[in-house]
Amino acid sequence: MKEYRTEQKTELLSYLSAHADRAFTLSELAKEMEKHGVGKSTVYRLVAGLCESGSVRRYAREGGRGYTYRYLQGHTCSEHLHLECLGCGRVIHLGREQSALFERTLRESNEFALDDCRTLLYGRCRACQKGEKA
Amino acid sequence: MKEYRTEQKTELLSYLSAHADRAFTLSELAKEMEKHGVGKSTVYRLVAGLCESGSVRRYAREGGRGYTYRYLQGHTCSEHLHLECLGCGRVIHLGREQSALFERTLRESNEFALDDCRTLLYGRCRACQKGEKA
DNA sequence: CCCGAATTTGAGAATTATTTTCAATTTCTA
DNA sequence: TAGAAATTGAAAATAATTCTCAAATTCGGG
Repeated sequence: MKEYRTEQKTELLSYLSAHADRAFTLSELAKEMEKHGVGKSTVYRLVAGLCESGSVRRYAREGGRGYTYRYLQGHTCSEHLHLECLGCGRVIHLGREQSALFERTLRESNEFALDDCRTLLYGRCRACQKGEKA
Repeated sequence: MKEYRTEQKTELLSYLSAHADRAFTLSELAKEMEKHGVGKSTVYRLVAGLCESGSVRRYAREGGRGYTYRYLQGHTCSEHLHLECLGCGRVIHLGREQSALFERTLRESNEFALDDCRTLLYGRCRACQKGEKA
């Protein structure tokens, strides 16, 4: 099945690029994209595709319905781990060597092959550790 | 607000204990529990509570709707990381020292405070690496 | 440049998951 | 055992996601 390039795909990708690393909900995104002339069904369909291809990742959302998605700027994101701050939601891209170290450790001691793409490490960034001592 | 012990809570906990570490969907669980005389709303409510208290964790499900939940046998699960095999779904409890090592590394090099409870590492266990070379 | 086959879109309907509501039931303390 | 407080569950309400299919779009070849 050949793949056609369409106005809507371009529009969506451009929007995502402009908001890389930021979390979003499909319904939010759909609402937003409708202003740019892309229909709901299409947004859902396209994002599902991007999930498959790996440039968008889906995560469980803290409480409440629906999921959280993230567009991880194409490049080399499949080659390193990501940290997400539970405070501010920011994503930190972990260094390649460090990611590799984690991977190696798990492989050696647990015979477990870590999947960088599916894994997201949660915690708190420096700023948020200070702010919310709770 | 005081907490009452009820037949339904007991029933649910007992069921979860008997199926610890196994992933489930709320609708599945609800259906199952209905056979044990616990209503849907109650299941949803109770599991939400257990999520708050930390003994049940919620994760995004691979494709499709709904979430995946997991009851992590009370004990010391808050003190170590977990690995989930994308092949068989099994959960591996990582050693305490090893978890601590990861935590330390992230803290020292990224000033990031890892949250063991929220984090789940995805990958493939040994058996599944062999089986599905795909 | 235009045609036609293949792909893609989107409006709305259909599903499904989850939450809410509230009267009836149960728990527990005195 | 009475009564206040918490809990339950059936059904309704809400919300997220998927489906359907006719109309529109894409793109390669003539």
